[in-house]
Amino acid sequence: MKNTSLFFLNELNPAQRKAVETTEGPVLVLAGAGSGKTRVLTFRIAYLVKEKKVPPWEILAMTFTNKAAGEMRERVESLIGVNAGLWVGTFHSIFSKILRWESELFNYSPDFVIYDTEDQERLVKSIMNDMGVSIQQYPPKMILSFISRAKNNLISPETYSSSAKTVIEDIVSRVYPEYQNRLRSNHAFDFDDLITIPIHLFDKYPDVLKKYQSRFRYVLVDEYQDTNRAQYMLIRYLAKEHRNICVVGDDDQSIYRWRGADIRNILEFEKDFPGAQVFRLEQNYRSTQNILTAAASIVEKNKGRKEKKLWSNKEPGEKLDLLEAVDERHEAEMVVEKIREKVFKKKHTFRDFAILYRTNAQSRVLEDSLRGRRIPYVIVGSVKFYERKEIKDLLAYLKLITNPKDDLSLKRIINFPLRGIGVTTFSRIEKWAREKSLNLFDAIEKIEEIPEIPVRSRRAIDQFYKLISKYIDLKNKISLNELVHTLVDETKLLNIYKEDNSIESRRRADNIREFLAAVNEYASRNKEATLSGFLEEVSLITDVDTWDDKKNAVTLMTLHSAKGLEFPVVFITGLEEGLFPGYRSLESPDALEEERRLFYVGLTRAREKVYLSWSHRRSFFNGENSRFPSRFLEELDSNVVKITVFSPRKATGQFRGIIQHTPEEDSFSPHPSYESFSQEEPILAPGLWVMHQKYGKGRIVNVEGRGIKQKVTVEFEEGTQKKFIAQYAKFTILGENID
DNA sequence: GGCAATAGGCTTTTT
DNA sequence: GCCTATTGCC
Repeated sequence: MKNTSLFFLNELNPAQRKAVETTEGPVLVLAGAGSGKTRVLTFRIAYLVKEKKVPPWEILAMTFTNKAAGEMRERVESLIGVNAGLWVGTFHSIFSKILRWESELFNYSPDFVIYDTEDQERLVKSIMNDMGVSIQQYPPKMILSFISRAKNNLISPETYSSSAKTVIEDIVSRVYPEYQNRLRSNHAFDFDDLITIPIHLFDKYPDVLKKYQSRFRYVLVDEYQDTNRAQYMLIRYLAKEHRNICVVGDDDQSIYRWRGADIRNILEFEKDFPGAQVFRLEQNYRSTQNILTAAASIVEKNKGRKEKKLWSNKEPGEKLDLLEAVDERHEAEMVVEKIREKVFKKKHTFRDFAILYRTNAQSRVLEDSLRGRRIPYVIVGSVKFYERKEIKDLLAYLKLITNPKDDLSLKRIINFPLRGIGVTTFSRIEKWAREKSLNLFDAIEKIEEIPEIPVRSRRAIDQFYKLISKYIDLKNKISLNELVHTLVDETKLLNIYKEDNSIESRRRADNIREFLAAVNEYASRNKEATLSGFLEEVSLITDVDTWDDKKNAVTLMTLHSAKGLEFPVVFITGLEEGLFPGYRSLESPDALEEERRLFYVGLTRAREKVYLSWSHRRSFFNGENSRFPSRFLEELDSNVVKITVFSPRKATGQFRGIIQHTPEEDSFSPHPSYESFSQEEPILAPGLWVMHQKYGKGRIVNVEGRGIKQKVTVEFEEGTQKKFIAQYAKFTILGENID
């Protein structure tokens, strides 16, 4: 040990230590799940500062979530001392700061606002309306996803229009430029801009790029497998000069391909950065052997991954339990029962459990069961706090006050709370503003000049203008806290919900109070709290960030949100074909591989125990249907899974539809446990009589395909033939002969 | 312009 | 089945 202050190096294994000590040149750390990735990152930063005497402000570390950034900062600071001036944050928060400093270069106010997905959709919608494009025929969401994809691939509006081929691309090519124009005139950025605008900036101003290149001599990127093309470009730019780039990731945990994450970034790192050193962290410190075996048996099925073998010197531990439920209520009850059991035995406390699911919609039933048993729980995600209507209304006021050019926010609140400014009046203002190329706020200042506005409305608009102006003036004179509180009082944003006594209104009032508390908290945390600083934080926050892991409660969240976390006991629910893997991925091998990685991520969150569950029936918004167990259950190494025998709570209700286990086309042998099932369940074959909910009695005349894609043709008594997808068809099997 | 009734979308994952 | 946005009526 050269230096006593570097005691922490002794806590590392040889591979980790190499990854920490190789500070110069490009480094790729392939860090398997639970292999001490965060530890390597934090120690590496500490090592740079303590041993290599690198000033902390020359180190840039980028993470995926604010929570990860916060934890990293905390851990590094405990090693090297607080307030060191480190650059740690998400891509979006780091570059939004940089954009604020450089805002002059692109004629933006440093107080620009950030639009979230809902804002983006509103904007696209209003553009389409103005252009006379049918939003029924072309959902704004879809148009937006095209625009977003283009942006992330760094395709400009001009380039886009020259390559547009299909009808939809043609529409996008017209909407996209106008969308960018309006963002610009509103002094707003969307999430994609926070990454792509810096790239354009660096392209255009080499000296600006130079400035940041020399400022950030060491660049570290966490969760590298989830970076997209644009983020990759940004990293490349920053690292071009000094080449001290260290990326840490695990291709097996890449689960954001759908959002543009480009797995090539990790698979081709060595090609992109010649001379890169690669370190593999393969010792897992988190999970028991059985959990690792199970996880490996899943991810092994994927092609196109970097070969690696996770190992652990932990004991085998318990096998995974597979719970089989009649319906989703039953599934939830089984999960809750397991938790009660474990807590009762005093082996665990509530915070040791995580219940994971593929889609947020699955949380409801679980919540009901937990509430029913008085088990404390916290739910991450679902209806996001900062996306609630009442919060977004209040935010729109605050956004307009920081940035009066934000037309979208103005539009949202000009008549909320109701002040008698209707659509007709508003569209007249809009039209006039467009003719004069003014922002709406500047237009309503001159409300007297706008024709055809009734006196009543004129007065209301004038009052609204004065209200906002007053707060624009106040924002630098009084504290953030005072500002927001006074605003909420004056606009009655809280009172309108207080007056009404419905559950809904009470919830909204509570949310606004919670928001006020958040402002308070922000103000006490930041000495120089500003409105735009607060808004930025709010815009870039995610629900995992606000998740309180200290609270003694069971955690519910999606598999995606669980990435990077760990729990002693993990439940993975809804393991059914069409749900997990999701129905949208069934057709595409690539998407299926991503689902498999998602399952892998879920499994490797657990330290000691994993419960898997699936249900024979599940209701969706359009009714109820029968389910097949997920193919992932078949793929699991059966030596490490224990089956909890199917035990209906009460007398088994009649199954509608078909319950049958058919192995997929490939020749995997069915999991032994299902055999008991397949014997019970009738196999569909021509000649069988069925009773359909809607069409009555009929006879199967043809069966095509197998498994979940199976289609059945049925001839009904009136002689009509109908073709069904077996898994969704609502009929019961009557048998071969009926009397 | 305001309100109640109705239609229509949603259930993949999020910075 | 739930939530929001739109529509139609006052």
